[in-house]
Amino acid sequence: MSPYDPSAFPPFAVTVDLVVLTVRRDALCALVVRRGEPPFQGRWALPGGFVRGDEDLGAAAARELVEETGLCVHDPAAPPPALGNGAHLEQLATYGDPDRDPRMRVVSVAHLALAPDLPAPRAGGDANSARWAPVEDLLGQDGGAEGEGDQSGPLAFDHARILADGVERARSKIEYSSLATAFCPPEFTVGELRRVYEAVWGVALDPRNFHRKVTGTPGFLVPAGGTTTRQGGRPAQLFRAGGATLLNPPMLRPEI
Amino acid sequence: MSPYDPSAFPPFAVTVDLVVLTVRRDALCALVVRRGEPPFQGRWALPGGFVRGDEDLGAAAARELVEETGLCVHDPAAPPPALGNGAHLEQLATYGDPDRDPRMRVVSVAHLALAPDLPAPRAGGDANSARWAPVEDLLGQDGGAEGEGDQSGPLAFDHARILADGVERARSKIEYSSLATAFCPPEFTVGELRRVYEAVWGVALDPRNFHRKVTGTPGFLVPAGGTTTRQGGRPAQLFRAGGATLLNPPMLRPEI
DNA sequence: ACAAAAGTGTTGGATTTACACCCATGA
DNA sequence: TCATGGGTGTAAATCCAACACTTTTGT
Repeated sequence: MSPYDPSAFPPFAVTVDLVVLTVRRDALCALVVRRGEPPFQGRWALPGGFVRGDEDLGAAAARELVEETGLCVHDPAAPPPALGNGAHLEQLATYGDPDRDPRMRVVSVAHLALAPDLPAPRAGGDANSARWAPVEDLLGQDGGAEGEGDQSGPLAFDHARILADGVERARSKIEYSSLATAFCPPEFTVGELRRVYEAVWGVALDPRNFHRKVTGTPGFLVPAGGTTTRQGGRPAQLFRAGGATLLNPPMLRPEI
Repeated sequence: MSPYDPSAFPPFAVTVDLVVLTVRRDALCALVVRRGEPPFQGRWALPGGFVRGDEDLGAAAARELVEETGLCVHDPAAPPPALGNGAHLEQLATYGDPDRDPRMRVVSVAHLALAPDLPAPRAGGDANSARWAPVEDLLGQDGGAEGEGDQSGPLAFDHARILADGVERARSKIEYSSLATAFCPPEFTVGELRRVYEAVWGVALDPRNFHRKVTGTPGFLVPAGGTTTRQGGRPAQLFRAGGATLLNPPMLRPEI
């Protein structure tokens, strides 16, 4: 058969699923929504939805992100690093196991979004509730969601794997790119940025060496002018994300 | 509308496209096939085809790879690093611009394969010919394919962008992983591995420091026992790829 | 003997780490 | 005054680039 015979290809549904990460109370958290209908009714899932007939994949992801969080992406069509106070959004990977959705053949193009700490998420679409959950709770050895009075079980579909892939991507990307600033408000201190690294990597970093490193990496941070004492202690300089997207030299994640 | 109403989603065709890279005559080359039918008839394109109705994405990519090159992937379902003399295959990215195929809405899940230098490619499927072309020629500033008496123009569809993404991925992944060995035969010398790095990065590396670095990185190479003089000069030890997939410390790509 | 490629040794400079120490604020 | 986080200085350990030099083959 000719591979381009229009009658010869099986039809697929194509969706986008979102791994939206933020740092709240020194923990890496992901946005999850509760499913209101079968399958997996009552279980937590990643936000997502169908790609429309005339819509690009990145545009569909940006649309879902706005619907779920109100977050704007600065330029959905532009290359990855969206700067400023909008979220960062990039394609993560595509999941297409024939059995991943029991109803039909669905291929999901997962996207990764990094956002600063937000007010409460707003539920939308078919979800009857939404919340930020620590990824540690969602990805426990036995599939997560236990231990806080939440009996809803592990994430729906193959979303635990998608979330794990997104978390791993975020962990490695903040090593060699300036993406960690996407977790910060428009103006932030070196200490706040350090706490982002510590939360995402789950390690403790030396504040003195971190400060030297991050202020010495060209293009990573630019002084915003003021200071703040919102963390207590001596006032800290405020910075904004600089123009650099690739860090040279990279931040070094401690071994083990 | 409910996003899960089965009648509410638009149908898509889903394909896999392959960026198959190898190193031939000290140049990074990609496998391209000539299109036998419109659109883009007569132009070079990446190999690829439709995903079958009951087939996983990785399985479809592995199937196309065998059809086009005869290369086997050691375990299509296993995580990325396939060792030994088979090819490495991993998902690259998904391309779904509504206008990328003039006939219908096609979402293509591109995969990246790295292979050792092979005999002549064998044409298959709808391609009436196939060849290895230096990526430099395929990705010239004006879209490539000129300069060697080939008037077929730039790559079909958005394949130039897919190829560029695949090359960029390969260039960065050999930095921090042992993937460069996927370009080598089962047994190879340090010099042959160095020429892989030089071809992929397009730089010259110091043979002495490279040797020390690569033999000193734990798990990268294991001695295979023999020696060879196939490169001339003093006999060189033969090595096999070691078990390590992540290199620590990474190989350093020279700046600019 | 010579060319060519494989390896080893050494050295100076850069980077990283660990930690002593000082600074500026709120309570 | 003390606790708290912000920031600088410095010395030891480590890593890396550059290159002199030796080894082992083919011609």
